[in-house]
Amino acid sequence: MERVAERFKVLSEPMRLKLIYALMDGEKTVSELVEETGGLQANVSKHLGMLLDAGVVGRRKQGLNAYYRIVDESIYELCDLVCGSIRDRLEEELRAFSSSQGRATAKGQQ
Amino acid sequence: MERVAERFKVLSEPMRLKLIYALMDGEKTVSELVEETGGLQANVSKHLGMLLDAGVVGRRKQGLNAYYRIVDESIYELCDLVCGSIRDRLEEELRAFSSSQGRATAKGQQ
DNA sequence: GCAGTATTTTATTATATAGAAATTCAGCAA
DNA sequence: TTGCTGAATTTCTATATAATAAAATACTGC
Repeated sequence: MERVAERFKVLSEPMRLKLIYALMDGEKTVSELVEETGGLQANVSKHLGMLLDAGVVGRRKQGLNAYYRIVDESIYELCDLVCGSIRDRLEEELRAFSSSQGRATAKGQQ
Repeated sequence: MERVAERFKVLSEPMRLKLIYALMDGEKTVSELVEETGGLQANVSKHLGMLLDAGVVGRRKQGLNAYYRIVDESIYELCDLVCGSIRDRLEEELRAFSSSQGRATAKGQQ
């Protein structure tokens, strides 16, 4: 249980999600990720370190650079599922709002 | 992005996961969940409130009791995915450990 | 040794949790 | 109605955790 919670916690930080999304189109260096996300280098490095510990990303060092890439493929499905769930929820809210609007402004509508 | 992070954060707490798992075999009251998880009533109620806000569970009040149930079906898949990912990771570690043991104790093995 | 990348450390701030106490709410009985 | 009881929720406080930003430290290649 602790492990599962830990796993979700790694994904519960916007900056880390940004990094994951940025890595979805291939391997990148820390500098590239710093530029793409707008974070400080130290923080980006720290978040990448956490993702590495969690086994979500892998690292390859070459010359002055560190290249990060996604290694846990389940990330894609996880994000898809959550996005779908959020979409469903918003659609539901929209439907509820619309029908209440309908009642208020054109009360014939059932 | 914030929304996705928020979604994962809801699932990043062991007590909330316990509650979700407890609800997987059907609707239960707060008292039942308190007993099953061993938490304080106030805390269980608070966590259930968060899950309710997040749209993960639903609530039905009847008499003195509040009955909670899972309403976001994607939870099942999410948990399966994470568990699978954790299992993969552990198997990988085990393999790496075993082969290093092999090298150390019976170094003929390549 | 110097310059460019990356990581680690430190301090501050913000957020979230557990636990205790107080409050609300529904049902029941005097 | 009034008060009481059980169930759930909310509020409050202390503690712990985690994020940011800044500074210091490593590592690599020239």
